Amino acid sequence: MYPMKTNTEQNLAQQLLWKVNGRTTPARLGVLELLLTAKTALSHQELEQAATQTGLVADRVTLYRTLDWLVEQGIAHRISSHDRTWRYKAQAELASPHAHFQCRQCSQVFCLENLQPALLFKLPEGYQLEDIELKLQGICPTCAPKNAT
Amino acid sequence: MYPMKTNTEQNLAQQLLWKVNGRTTPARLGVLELLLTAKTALSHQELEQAATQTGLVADRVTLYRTLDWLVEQGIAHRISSHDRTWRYKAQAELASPHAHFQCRQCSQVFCLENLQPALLFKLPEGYQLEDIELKLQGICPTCAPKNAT
DNA sequence: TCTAAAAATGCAATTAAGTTGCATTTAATT
DNA sequence: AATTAAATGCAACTTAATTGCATTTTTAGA
Repeated sequence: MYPMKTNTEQNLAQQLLWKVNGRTTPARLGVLELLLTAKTALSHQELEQAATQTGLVADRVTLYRTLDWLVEQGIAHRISSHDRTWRYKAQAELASPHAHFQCRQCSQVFCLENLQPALLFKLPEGYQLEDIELKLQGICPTCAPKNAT
Repeated sequence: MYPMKTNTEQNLAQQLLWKVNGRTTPARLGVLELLLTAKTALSHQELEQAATQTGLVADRVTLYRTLDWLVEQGIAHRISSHDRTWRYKAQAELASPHAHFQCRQCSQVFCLENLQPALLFKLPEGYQLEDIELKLQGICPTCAPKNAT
């Protein structure tokens, strides 16, 4: 058994909550842990399934509010999926901006943390830039081979 | 009176429909004309209001289907708004990729046609890129002065 | 020009994401 | 342990978007 990783992630979640002076609740700890360990960004549905099965959250609304709060605090970030829902992810370091890749086939969203949208363009006069959202779309490595047959 | 511009836009709409071998219907012509003349990308709501008032479309569903079709044909393009709805816009030349700017305050979406997301990064192994979505967020020129007081 | 077939439209009903208000419970502080 | 502000649970609601089907319209061919 390797409970080590789980413990680490849990500690990390706890540390992040402390860092933003947020109350430690089972819902927040659990959801944040899910967002930290997941390989891809998770949809509300996926999170709900995971969180209600394990008894972390009893209600959809709580999950919505927890996620909103995590994003607000800068602990998690959310990406707009092409099916007009959101997907959520968290990293060890507090949300540094990076690009995302969404697969047209499986709809998974991958964080491309090495791909930081650089400011190599000039905005027209008068626009005040606050945030950049760079989303790439195509086929992910898992789906690509299947197509090639 | 200058009906000239309207005529031009109408002709352009018709020409675009022909170009993709699409049937010419009042709904398509009218909606496309709206999307061509608008300064910013239009929400479904804004379009619905405009299109039903002028009698172009009698039903929301038709508008949904018309917009889907226009996007499918590459005549119009849609941008995901931060309120998890879509906004639509059309250009004279068939949808060349460009960046968008959405104002945090008024929610308007502007097409930055001169700002083409260049491929100056390298995707991780295995990802097949098909589309780039570059969305900037902040305050637009119209809203900026109001804040400054 | 008239007609047939395919495509587009309108209408009613439904799905699904997300929100709001309020009563109850819980985490942190004393 | 008691207090209090914040978080949770529950029920009801809002709104965007979709589906199925009957009707109408466009287009192409006789």
